[in-house]
Amino acid sequence: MRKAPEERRQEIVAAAARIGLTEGLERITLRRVADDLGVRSGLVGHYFPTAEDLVTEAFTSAAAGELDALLPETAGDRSRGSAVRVLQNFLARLSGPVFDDVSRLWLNARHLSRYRPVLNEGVVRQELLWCRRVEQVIAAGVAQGSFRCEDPWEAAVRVIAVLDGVNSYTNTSAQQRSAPLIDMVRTFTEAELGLPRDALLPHGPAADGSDREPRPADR
Amino acid sequence: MRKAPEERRQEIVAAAARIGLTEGLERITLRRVADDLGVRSGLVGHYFPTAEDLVTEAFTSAAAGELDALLPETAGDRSRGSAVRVLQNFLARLSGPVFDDVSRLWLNARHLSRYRPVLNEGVVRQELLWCRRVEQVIAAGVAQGSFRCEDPWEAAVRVIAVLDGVNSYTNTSAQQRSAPLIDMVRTFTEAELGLPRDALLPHGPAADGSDREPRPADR
DNA sequence: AGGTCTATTGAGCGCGTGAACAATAATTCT
DNA sequence: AGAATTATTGTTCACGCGCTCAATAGACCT
Repeated sequence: MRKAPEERRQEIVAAAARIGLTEGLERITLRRVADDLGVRSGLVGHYFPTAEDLVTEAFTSAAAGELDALLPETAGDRSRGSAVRVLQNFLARLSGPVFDDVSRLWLNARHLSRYRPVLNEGVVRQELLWCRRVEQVIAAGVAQGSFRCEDPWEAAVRVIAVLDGVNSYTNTSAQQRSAPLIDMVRTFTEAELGLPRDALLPHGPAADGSDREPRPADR
Repeated sequence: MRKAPEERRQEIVAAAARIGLTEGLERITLRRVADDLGVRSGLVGHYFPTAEDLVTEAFTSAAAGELDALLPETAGDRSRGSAVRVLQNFLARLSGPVFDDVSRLWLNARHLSRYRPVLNEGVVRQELLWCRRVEQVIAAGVAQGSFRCEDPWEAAVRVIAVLDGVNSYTNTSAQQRSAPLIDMVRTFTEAELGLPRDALLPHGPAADGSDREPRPADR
């Protein structure tokens, strides 16, 4: 039962992140995490003297992990493939229902940040990290001659803003809005980067535009 | 001290709405509202046997009141002025810091809806109401020949989505994103409605395009 | 083997919450 | 005027929360 401090700590954060991602950050309590791990709540309190620190670390772990899955750190590196393909994959993954939990998590974290300054700091850091990662991909695409874009940073911020807007309704009226919003992030990104329509469709045209796949227009 | 039931009920909802708008919906508790009104918590519980109903009604009151202030019900009526002017005023009011509380409220409500089914229903109703109100203005503008737009409903949903996206960061990194986002809602709306650049600037060009006011381009 | 360190326990405190309910006082009806 | 109604009070309950802390027990070192 007794484990090395570092291992136990990671175990606690992992359990907390799982709870935060699937059930909400306010469900991360000392007792709840302890129960999931089969230990006493006092132990969790031993590793995280203030609960807010645990919540913050749990969110950071979940958000950073998801970003790495969506846009690996080396995604901007041109040796890993064209920026167009990277964005295609990125946008494709956003549509899946698995991303709903992530949307909920961001909504959760952004609201909870209103009351929790430590969490607030962590959320801001992750928000900027996500934008910066997208910015790198856009900058790489501009360098490759695939995108036309004055300011990659501003484009990235705007694309993420549309993404967050579309995902605002996961808990509420997502169903009623699906038709107008289903392709909005991709369409907006294409316009922002000076790309032809449907250029960012998954498995659509690559940088050379060779394998174009027809699709009905959505607007 | 003793008041007519209807009056007392409205008083309670008004107090709860004020708390929800300024301090957050989870600060609406029986005791808190009772304290603000100088009564006992049992009384509030008498009017709202379950607290969730009070929170829901408080949110509904605040959201509906704000919508009426932003886009009066008759805004779509062409007798009240051009749709262009109505949208100009609407967009102008969104920029003010007074709207920050409203953004926070929406964020709050959308997250809390994850756990509270009754609130969820109320939030969905308000979300659709806001979209429908914008849709009416757009439809009026199309009828006036001011806008070019295939589907007013879809356009409204998309405009509101961008609005919600931009306002997602009021609690967190709003400061760091201000530059790329400051005019994004207006710019997107102009594009969505087939309007020339800056056509929706406050006190900008009316439908006839007579009183155009120069402004530096923002993109 | 004995001693030291510390991960882990177990129990408890104070707080704020939603909810319940009998008692009370003001209003209204007959 | 008297009775019925009900708005309002005052109190209490059980719950889950973060947090504290002395006691325990497992691991490592000499």
